[in-house]
Amino acid sequence: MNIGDVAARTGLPTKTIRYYEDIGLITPLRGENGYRRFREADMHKLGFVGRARALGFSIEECRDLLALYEDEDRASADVRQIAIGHLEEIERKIAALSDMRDTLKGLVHACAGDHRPNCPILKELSDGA
Amino acid sequence: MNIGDVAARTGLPTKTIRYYEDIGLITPLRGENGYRRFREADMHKLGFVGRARALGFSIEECRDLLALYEDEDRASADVRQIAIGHLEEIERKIAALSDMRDTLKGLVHACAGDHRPNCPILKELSDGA
DNA sequence: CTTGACCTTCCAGTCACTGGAAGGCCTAGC
DNA sequence: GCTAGGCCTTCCAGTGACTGGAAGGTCAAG
Repeated sequence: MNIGDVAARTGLPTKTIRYYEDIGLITPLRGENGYRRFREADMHKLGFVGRARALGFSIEECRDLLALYEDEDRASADVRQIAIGHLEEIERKIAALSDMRDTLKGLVHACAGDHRPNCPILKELSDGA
Repeated sequence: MNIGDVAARTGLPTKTIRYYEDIGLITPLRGENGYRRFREADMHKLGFVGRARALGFSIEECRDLLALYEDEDRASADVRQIAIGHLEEIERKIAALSDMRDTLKGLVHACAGDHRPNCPILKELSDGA
């Protein structure tokens, strides 16, 4: 299969697929014309990485997860540990964003939003009071 | 004031302050020795940007907010609009992260996390079922 | 006069792509 | 056989917002 078909089937852009080859996540074969030739196993890996990325795992985490997937002697504890670490990272991000949201909401609420210059949002940014 | 003092007072790294000059957020004076010389107004701008960044505003949004701050004839509606746009962006991010968190939590919960290879996390990434 | 803490510029790297240019390949229709 | 256009290839550069590091100038204390 050529890269265009793989892109259509996995939903990943061709650019991204080439990038994943560059960084060694996949190693498709090459035809005589130099075109990449993808096997089912390549497709499967791409799907795996796509789903892991959609869950927010970093590329390096994806690499580790793939390695564990292919290791028949893995301990599920190792997989779980990666997931827990990522989960904690997500919780931290949500907490930080929630703080921003709350502050912003208060400021937006306090701002008249009319033609006059007076603005509590700018005041807060200016003072930090 | 030299950059080191400004860094200590604003809490911003010197690297970041130089970067903000590079991209035109501030324009400190220069002494005869070539050192940057920061006025109170520069400090104030840096504080402003630092707080805006802490609320998650992008550099370009910070630039716009600064411009509005310095425009005596601004309409607070313009400031409010930037804040609302940013607020919506934050809400979107929180929603996306919350989805990831929920899915991940379910998977982590379902995974035994022991020495055995069987793992619902890997299964989900593999199947996408 | 030296030491060490400051300051300067410039270049490269981060992360995960994304865009674009320049050129080769392949298939369909004439 | 020829052309059109739709694939494919590589390589280089840019994104955002810094961050690290090297090479070198400046300044104050001892």
